Amino acid sequence: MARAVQKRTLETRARLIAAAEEIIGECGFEALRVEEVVLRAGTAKGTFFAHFRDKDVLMDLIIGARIDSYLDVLEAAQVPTSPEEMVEALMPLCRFMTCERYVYDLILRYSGAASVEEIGPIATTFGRIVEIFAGWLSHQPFRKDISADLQAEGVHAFMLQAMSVNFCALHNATSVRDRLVPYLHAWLCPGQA
Amino acid sequence: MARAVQKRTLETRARLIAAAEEIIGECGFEALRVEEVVLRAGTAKGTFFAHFRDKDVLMDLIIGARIDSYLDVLEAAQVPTSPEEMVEALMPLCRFMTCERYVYDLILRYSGAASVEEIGPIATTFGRIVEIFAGWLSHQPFRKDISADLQAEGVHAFMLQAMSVNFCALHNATSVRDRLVPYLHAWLCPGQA
DNA sequence: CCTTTAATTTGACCGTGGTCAATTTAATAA
DNA sequence: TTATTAAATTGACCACGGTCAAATTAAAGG
Repeated sequence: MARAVQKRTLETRARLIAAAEEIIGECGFEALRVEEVVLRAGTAKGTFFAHFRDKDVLMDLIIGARIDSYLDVLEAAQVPTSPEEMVEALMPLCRFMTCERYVYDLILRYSGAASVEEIGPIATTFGRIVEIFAGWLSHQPFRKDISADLQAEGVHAFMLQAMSVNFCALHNATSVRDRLVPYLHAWLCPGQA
Repeated sequence: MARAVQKRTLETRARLIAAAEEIIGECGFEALRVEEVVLRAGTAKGTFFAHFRDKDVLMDLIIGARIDSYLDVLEAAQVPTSPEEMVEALMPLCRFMTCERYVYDLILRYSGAASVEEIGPIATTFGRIVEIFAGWLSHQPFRKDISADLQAEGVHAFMLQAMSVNFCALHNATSVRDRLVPYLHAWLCPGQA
């Protein structure tokens, strides 16, 4: 029969996560090294991989948690009533997602679940984002010809597009905000100049 | 004064690329190892990195060239006159881009130029894709309220969205084609059920 | 308390991308 | 032809993520 999870296990895991958060706070996400994490956590390298399949899984966890906290704020705030307000509400999340090239790439890579059994934290937040959008749009439908869900998926697609283009040196003179507003206008309010 | 490029250099470079193409043909993109490339090309490992900054730059080159050949076909073909035809025309390119998770991730990562000076092959193809779309849409504008360029950027965003979702185990029951058609209908023909 | 067994931890080791001082090769100058 | 110098090549070496058989620890049974 399977034994209960030991308290020691939870403590080790917590120490590893705390060490990682500490490093990220000091040096950013990209600079995180597994060696440094286990050094600060006071464990062997193998222990890290006994707790997390690979380094990216830990990143998925930490970044997913941060995105979730942004979504908590979005859910608690007032429902936006215009594309401009939507973009304004989304800016903090977009800023975090694009804070490092490494972070954005990892988010994109983990936004789809690798398999049905294991949907990671980031992939879960993507589902949540679209739900939040759909909630907004079902209360205040901009368009009547397509469902709130489809509208929400489109908002999501344009949000990613605006962030992606932001990383392109050719086009990053325009901010994510200024790029996203016309997209959402054209998507949510077609025909209204 | 700078000397001309030696013939030897070009030959070495060609041998490296040919070896890489050979490996990709046999085992796919993800399985490519630099060790194996230099082994087949008959050079030392350092030579590889004297020709390509890193492994991804070579991948950028090879994948960019393949995308370009798909775009050549698109440009030679007839201009599509409906969202369905657009999607149909785009399917070969989408299939290639999503042939391996590794390939799709690399494409996303390289779709924005790292700096103004060095716009890689993949980033260049992304500009070309949007130009082709804009060409289509300026001859046959589906919507009059927004520019062909904006319409083109939207088509691009939805194409990426449809491919990304395809990798998510939760949603990949629907094909890229079936996912993209409603997106483009809603984007290009708003108000027409 | 001791024995057994499952869970956890360990660290030497590996695979692979990438670096760089030293060497070789080829072009130019004398 | 020979000396000089810039370009190209080499391979030992490093960094870092990840593996795994062996050792350790903690819980359950007698």
